[in-house]
Amino acid sequence: MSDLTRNAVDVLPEGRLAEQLEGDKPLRVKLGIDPTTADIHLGHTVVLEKLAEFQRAGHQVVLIVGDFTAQVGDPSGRSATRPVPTPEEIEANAATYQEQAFKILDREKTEVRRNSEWLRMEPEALLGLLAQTTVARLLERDDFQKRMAAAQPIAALELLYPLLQGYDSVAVEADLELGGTDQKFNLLFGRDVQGAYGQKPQSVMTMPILVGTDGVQKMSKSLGNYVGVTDPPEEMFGKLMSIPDEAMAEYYRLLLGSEQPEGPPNEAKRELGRRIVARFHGEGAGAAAEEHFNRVFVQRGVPDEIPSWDIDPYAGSEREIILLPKLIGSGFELSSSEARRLIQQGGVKLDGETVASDTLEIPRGELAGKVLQVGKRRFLSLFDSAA
RNA sequence: GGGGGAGUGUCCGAGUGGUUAAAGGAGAUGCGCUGUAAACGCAUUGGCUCUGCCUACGCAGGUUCGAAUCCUGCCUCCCCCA
Repeated sequence: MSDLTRNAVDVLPEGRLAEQLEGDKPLRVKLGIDPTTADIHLGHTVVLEKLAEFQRAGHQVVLIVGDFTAQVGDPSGRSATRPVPTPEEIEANAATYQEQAFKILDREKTEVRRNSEWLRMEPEALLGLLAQTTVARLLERDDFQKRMAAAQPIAALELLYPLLQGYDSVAVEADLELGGTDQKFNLLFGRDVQGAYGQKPQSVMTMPILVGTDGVQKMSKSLGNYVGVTDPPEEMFGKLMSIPDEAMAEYYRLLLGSEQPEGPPNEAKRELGRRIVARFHGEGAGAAAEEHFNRVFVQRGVPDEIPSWDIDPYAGSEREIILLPKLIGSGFELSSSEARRLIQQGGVKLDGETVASDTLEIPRGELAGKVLQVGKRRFLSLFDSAA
């Protein structure tokens, strides 16, 4: 029992979960995720891991893919109305979400539901749902209070969100719902909705929000400070090494369920990276990713697998000269101007040799077979398809 | 329905007829330092066939030698009143 509440911020109402767990029948534990972006990141996994704990303890996990609520937009933690994804995006995301969630949950034991099943309801039924609450009640939430104070808009649609999420709980008869701390209002609101439909209100448990790799803002894809669970091992390790030291203890606690080990921060961070990579890519992947990291970033070497790039299309009119900014621009998805600046700033290397700042053209014979490097971490292996 | 206000570069945000590719900040990127941490320093940050050219301040026109700055219409958004 004590294990199941580890790391939780709120477990409400007080004492209720303990009572529920004393019963002998497994609880129906609900988690809803709206497929608004394509990938699950480590921030999501904090709650998913908690869900998995319940699953291992023999409870029935219900994963709700919010394909309907994604069209509404969860106002949680938002200072502005969320852009709504298209149905196609939602559909695509829903598929990858489930796949990724099963890196953590046991597929066989998980009940997966889409909330469009029950939320695509008759207008009368929707009115019945709306009749269960008041505007004042819906506006209570902190997000809205802040927005109103700042004279920021609140979409009418957003107002409906808690009702819909609450109805999910009714539909699956949840005994307990998990979520991030930013979900507290929605989770608690679900209790009211269940009550209105004659069900016993669920317990709610909130988990901390993981800070992103910048160490400041919450981990989020749109902020670009996330580590995706499907990131390649090297990238995952690299991103984890780049988190601020201050964020490390939290990563240990929330992602690995342990304390940060004593010793030099650098060592602790490497261990963090190894363990997390190993979790998502299998034993051995962690150590391999670290080796890659050592070679490329510590020893400033070259990774063993780098994409190759054909220099032929960038030859000048005489076909003996390569226009370097063009080549770099295309190869690394930069504009020629950006590439030009990088050269000027000494950020471009060929086989480890910094390219002189005034170099704009290079004889093509001097390029094939060499490694072109931009900045510290971007590489291309050049070849000449016309040679 | 009435009244008021706003739309500027990745974001925030100056600028209200003339060195304005557009202040300042953030972010990002490069170099240095380094543990791909933090902190710090320097630099860059529209595009291109680059001593020049093109595009740019919601959209479309107009006034002017000259406009992001003035006028007209349109679009979008916000606030207040009802």
